[in-house]
Amino acid sequence: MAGAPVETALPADAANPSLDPTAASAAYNAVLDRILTRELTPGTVLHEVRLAETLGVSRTPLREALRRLEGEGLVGRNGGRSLVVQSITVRDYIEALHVRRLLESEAAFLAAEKIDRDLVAGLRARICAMMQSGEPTPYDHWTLDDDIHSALAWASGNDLLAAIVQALRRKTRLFNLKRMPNRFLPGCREHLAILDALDRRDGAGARAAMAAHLDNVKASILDKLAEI
Amino acid sequence: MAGAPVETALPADAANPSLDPTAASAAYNAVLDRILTRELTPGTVLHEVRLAETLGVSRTPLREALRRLEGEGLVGRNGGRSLVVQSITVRDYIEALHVRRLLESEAAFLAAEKIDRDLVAGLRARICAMMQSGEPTPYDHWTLDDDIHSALAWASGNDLLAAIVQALRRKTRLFNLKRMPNRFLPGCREHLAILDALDRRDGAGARAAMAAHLDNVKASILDKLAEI
DNA sequence: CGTGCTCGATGTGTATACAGAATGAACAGA
DNA sequence: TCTGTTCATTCTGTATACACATCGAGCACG
Repeated sequence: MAGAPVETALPADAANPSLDPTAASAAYNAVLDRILTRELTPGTVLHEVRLAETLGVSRTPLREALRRLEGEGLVGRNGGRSLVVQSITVRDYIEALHVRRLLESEAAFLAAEKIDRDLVAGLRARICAMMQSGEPTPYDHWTLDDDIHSALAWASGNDLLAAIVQALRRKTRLFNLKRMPNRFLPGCREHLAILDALDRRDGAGARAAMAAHLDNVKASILDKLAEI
Repeated sequence: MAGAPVETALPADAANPSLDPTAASAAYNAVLDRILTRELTPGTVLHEVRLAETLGVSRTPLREALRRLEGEGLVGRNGGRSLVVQSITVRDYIEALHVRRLLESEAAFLAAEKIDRDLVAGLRARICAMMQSGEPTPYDHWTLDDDIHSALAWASGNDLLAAIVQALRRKTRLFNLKRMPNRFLPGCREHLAILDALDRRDGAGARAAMAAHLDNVKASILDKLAEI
C-alpha cells in the first residue's frame, strides 16, 4: 500500500526561520521552502552531509526534517538508498485531482452554510484586483489559488478533510509548472462562480461550481497533454 | 493547518521483524504493532530511552520510527514535548467517516467495472464462513473488514485514493473498540450487498451500497453515543 | 502550616564518531 | 581495446556523548 498518513502538526512559518525553536523544524522549513520555490527541483538528490552544512545544522535534525518530508510525499527514495525530491507524474496529478474533486466539492457544499461572508468578499476582491492588473506572476497566482481553496476547505468544518486537501495541493504543486496550461482568466471566473454560490448560501451550487472548476482543470491538462 | 501527507512507502510486514533490513524500520513496525494491538493504548506516553531499550535499538532509529508514526497521526505531541499515542475523539472519528464515505463510495463505483470476480468471491466466502461460525473475535472481524475495504479501494485503480482510505482506516482503528457498537451481522449483510453490486458490474449500486454502509456505521455510533 | 525557592533527576534535542554497504575509477590481464 | 577485478571514496545507518530545558521534591523561610 501507500500509507496516507494524516498528520496534525501545524507547519511553522517558513518565512521566519528564527522563530523555529528547534534545528529540526528550521531544517524542515528551509528544505520545504526550497522545494516549493523550485530551488530544489524534482529529481534532485538530497545528500545529507552536504545539505546539513548548507543549512548550518548537523545531520541528525536534518534527517528528521527529511523524514517528515518523506512522510508527506514531497521527497522519496530513489532505488532504496538516496533521497530525491519527488517527481510528480501526470498520473499522480490526475489521481490527486480526482480525489480533490470528491473532497473539495463536498467542502464547498459544507462551507456554503457557514462560511463568513467577509472572508468571501476579501477573496473576491483579491481575484478582481488580480484580473485587472493583468497577468500575475505564477507565484502570486498560485498563492491566491491556494488561499481560495484552503479557505473553502477549512470553512467546511471538517478539519480532516481540509488537511487532506491542503496536503494534496501542496504535493501537486511540485508538478512541473511549465506543463501547466495557462488558465488564469478561466480560473478566476470559475472561482468567482464558486464564491457567488457561497454568498447565496447555495450549497448545491457551490458543489457544482467546484466540481466544474476541477473538471476544467483536469480537462485542460489532458488537452495540453494531447498536444504532445 | 494540518498537513495531510500522502506517503508512498510500503510498510513492511510487522509480523516478521527479522526481515526488516534496518533497525529504524524494525522499530517502526514494532511500535506500530503495539499500538494497533492496544498493547500501547491511546494516551500512553512514549519515552524514547525506555522504548529504545525495550525494542533493543538505540534512540536514533527509534526516533525515526516515532517521527513516521507522528507523521501518520498515530502518535502526537502532548503539550509540545512528550510523545503520546494519539487519542481519537468522537469528532475525529465522525470526520474520518465523512471523508471515507466520499472516497469509498467513489472507490466502489470505480471498482465495479474492473474488480476481479474471484477476489469478490473469496471475500464473500470469508464473510459467509464468519457468519456461520458465530460471533468472531474483534480482531478477526476487524481483519476481514479491513481486507474488504482495502481490496475495494485498491481495485478502484486510483492508488492515491486507496492510500488515503487505508490510512484513515488505520488511524480510526485507535478509536476505543469498546465504544464500538456491535454491528457484526448488519455489517456482513451490507458488505455482501456491496459485493453483489460489484459482481453485477453495477457501479451506481456499489456506490449506493457503500454509502449506505458507512451511513449505517455513523448512525449506530451516534445512537450509541446518544445512549450515554 | 503554607508558600516559594533551589537543586537534582529525567528526558529530549543535537552533534559527532564509527561501521557497513554501494558506487565508481583505475589497473591488470586477455 | 575491452573486460573483469580490486580498491578507495562516499554515503547512509547507527550508537553514544553532551547540552539544555523542564518538572518535581524537598527544604527553608515567613
